[in-house]
Amino acid sequence: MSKVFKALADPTRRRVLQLLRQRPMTAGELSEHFAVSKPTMSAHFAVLREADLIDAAKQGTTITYRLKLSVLEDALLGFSQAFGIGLGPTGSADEAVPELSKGKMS
Amino acid sequence: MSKVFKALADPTRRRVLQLLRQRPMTAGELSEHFAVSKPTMSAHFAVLREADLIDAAKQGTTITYRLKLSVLEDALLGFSQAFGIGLGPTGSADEAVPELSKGKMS
DNA sequence: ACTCTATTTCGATGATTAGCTAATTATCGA
DNA sequence: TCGATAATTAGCTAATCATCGAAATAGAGT
Repeated sequence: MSKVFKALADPTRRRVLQLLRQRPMTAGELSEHFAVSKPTMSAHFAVLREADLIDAAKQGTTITYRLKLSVLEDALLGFSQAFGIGLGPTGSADEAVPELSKGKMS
Repeated sequence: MSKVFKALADPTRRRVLQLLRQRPMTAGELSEHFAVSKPTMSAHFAVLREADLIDAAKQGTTITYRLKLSVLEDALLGFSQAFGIGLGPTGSADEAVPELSKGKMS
């Protein structure tokens, strides 16, 4: 949970996710969109991988990254629902607010 | 945007928001729920204030913090919608994905 | 004026982060 | 096998962050 938000806290990483929303792309292809060095981009990819937000597939010399939308979805929706906002998949606006889950919020 | 996610990236701050979801509380009252020093808590409050997620109201010697739910809501919903998830206020699941807003994502 | 109490600001410390260049690994094609 | 290409790891610096104890600020009550 912290890892997801930490990953999302950086504008470069958010833009990477945005780009991947359209289609999977290789590391190099993604890097072309940014004014930072390849190693720096590689580090960003590692953070996103660590947060399980992207998925890496090696094909020959290239590595293709793909957005794991469901993970992002679950994280955001789960958090939103804990706050009674976000209108999750089940619905309508003013249902009973579930008691805050004391345990799993670290 | 970055400030919101950065604020959300810390478990202590997320729990502060959770606590404030129920009722406004004073700085001291909030601090009692955590095993860190008052100055540290004060710093956390400052981050949340900076992200505009909470609102401070001084009454005498105490300061009461209140959750700005609409700001959290807007940030999360806005971001979610940029990814076609989150099913914002307008609704149904499979509407046309709006072209990603190139400008405002930094 | 003095003294509690509540909270923040100050100054320091250790950990983490984003960035770079240089070096390394791995794969492909000639 | 050699050289080129894609990407990572290694090693570094500068900046930011979470944390603390001590000091400063500010109101309330005596």
